Amino acid sequence: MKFDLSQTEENYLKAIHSLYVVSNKAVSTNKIAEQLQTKASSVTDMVKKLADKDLVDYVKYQGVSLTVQGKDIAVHVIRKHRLWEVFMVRHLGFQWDEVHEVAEQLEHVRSRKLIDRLDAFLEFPRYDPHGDPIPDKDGNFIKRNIVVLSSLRENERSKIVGVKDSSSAFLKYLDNANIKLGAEVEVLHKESFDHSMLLSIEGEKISISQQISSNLYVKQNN
Amino acid sequence: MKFDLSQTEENYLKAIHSLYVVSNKAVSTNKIAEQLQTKASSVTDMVKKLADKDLVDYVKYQGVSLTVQGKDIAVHVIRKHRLWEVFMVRHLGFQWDEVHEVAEQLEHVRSRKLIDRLDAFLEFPRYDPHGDPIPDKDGNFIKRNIVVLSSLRENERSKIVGVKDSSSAFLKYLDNANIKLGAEVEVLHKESFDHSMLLSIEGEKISISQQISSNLYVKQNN
DNA sequence: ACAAATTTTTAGACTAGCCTAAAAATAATT
DNA sequence: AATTATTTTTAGGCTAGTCTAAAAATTTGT
Repeated sequence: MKFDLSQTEENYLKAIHSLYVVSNKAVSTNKIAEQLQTKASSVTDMVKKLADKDLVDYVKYQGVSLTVQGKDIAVHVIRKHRLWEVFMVRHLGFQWDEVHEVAEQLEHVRSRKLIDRLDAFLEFPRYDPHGDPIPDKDGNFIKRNIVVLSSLRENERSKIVGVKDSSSAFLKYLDNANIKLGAEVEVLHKESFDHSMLLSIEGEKISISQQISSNLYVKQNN
Repeated sequence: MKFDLSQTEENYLKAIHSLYVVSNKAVSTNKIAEQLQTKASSVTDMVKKLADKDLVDYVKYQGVSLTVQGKDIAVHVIRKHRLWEVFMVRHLGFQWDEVHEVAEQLEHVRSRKLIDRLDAFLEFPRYDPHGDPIPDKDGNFIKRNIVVLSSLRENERSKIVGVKDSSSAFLKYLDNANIKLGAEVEVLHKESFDHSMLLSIEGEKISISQQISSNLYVKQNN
């Protein structure tokens, strides 16, 4: 069965997906409302509609999860979002902190052919400008063994591979602090008082707050 | 004053614009309804709303025309539509008959920067794949001296520069008949009975119905 | 010029998506 | 285990955009 979902419906599926992958359990109405900047009562309404369409499993008071079909759609929207981001940065000269909002619009353009051709035009990129993996046309993700930088212990070494928060403010902070995707990082010291970290990034020493270190994804060496 | 119009509102402005440029007088509710595949009563409602926003001039029972502001918006939407079409044909390998529907979606993506960068990426194209001129960032069109092929007289020569109907069916017909933009055409004979025309296109002889000749734009030689 | 045909507008109703306020269910605390 | 606090759902209402059916205005035809 082929659906034509509204942008709103797609946004709900995307939100449920992204909340599910971090908690790995049924997502609460409140969390969805928070994510989408709306009210829990609106979420209840929409979730019922999505359940009628077999895109989510929903048990009253027990939270929501995506069906296989719902997940397919969510992943496809994510694919579109990330491919457009690559296009904007690589070919239109956008900065990595400028692309998210526009991609939020472009991700809802419906044309299988368009997005598969765009994918080919970009030569099948595997990551977007924020280090997030791009699903292929069948919805397959690259599974990465990544952790947040804040979870590393002293003297451990790693490489920065992505950001959790894609807000313009955070990305600009990273630019200013000269923290780039791909940079090698060593944890020199962890401050137990405020959980700030002293790092060595590509030879340079820098101290970052937990707020920052918990929003940076890294891949540990070895 | 800056507006954020809905896609529906933008589509109404576009429809009014395109009907206005052919008739050069206030557009009737019925015509708009026909163009947008909706009902006249819906058009009345929307037109009132657009008038409240000073995007159209509207006098009950007397039709609608665009204000300067309304025209600016309509033209900007057309600009986006045509630039995306160029992108799809030039870089994504689409055929000219495949791009219209997708462009109908892309034209509503709101980002001044995106479209100006796309324009630059495409090296400021002046015409879209159907021969329609692309407004520049200030909304300036190239004004062309064009007429429909059906208006030519016997023995007159001209060049095909555009299509009036951008439907996939019509464009496929042209492809099959080997009628291309830029082709030189001579009217060999006009049949007064059914208004069909015998043409010589790039040396080849072909007969076309009035249905066809009235949907082809040409620029006369000299 | 005036009746008939057509076009346009109004009135009232529907759906999608959102809201607030109150009720119901679940979770936490003692 | 009972009370309190929190979360979730229900009930009812709002706006944007659409529709049908009926009323009003305009145009057409003789």
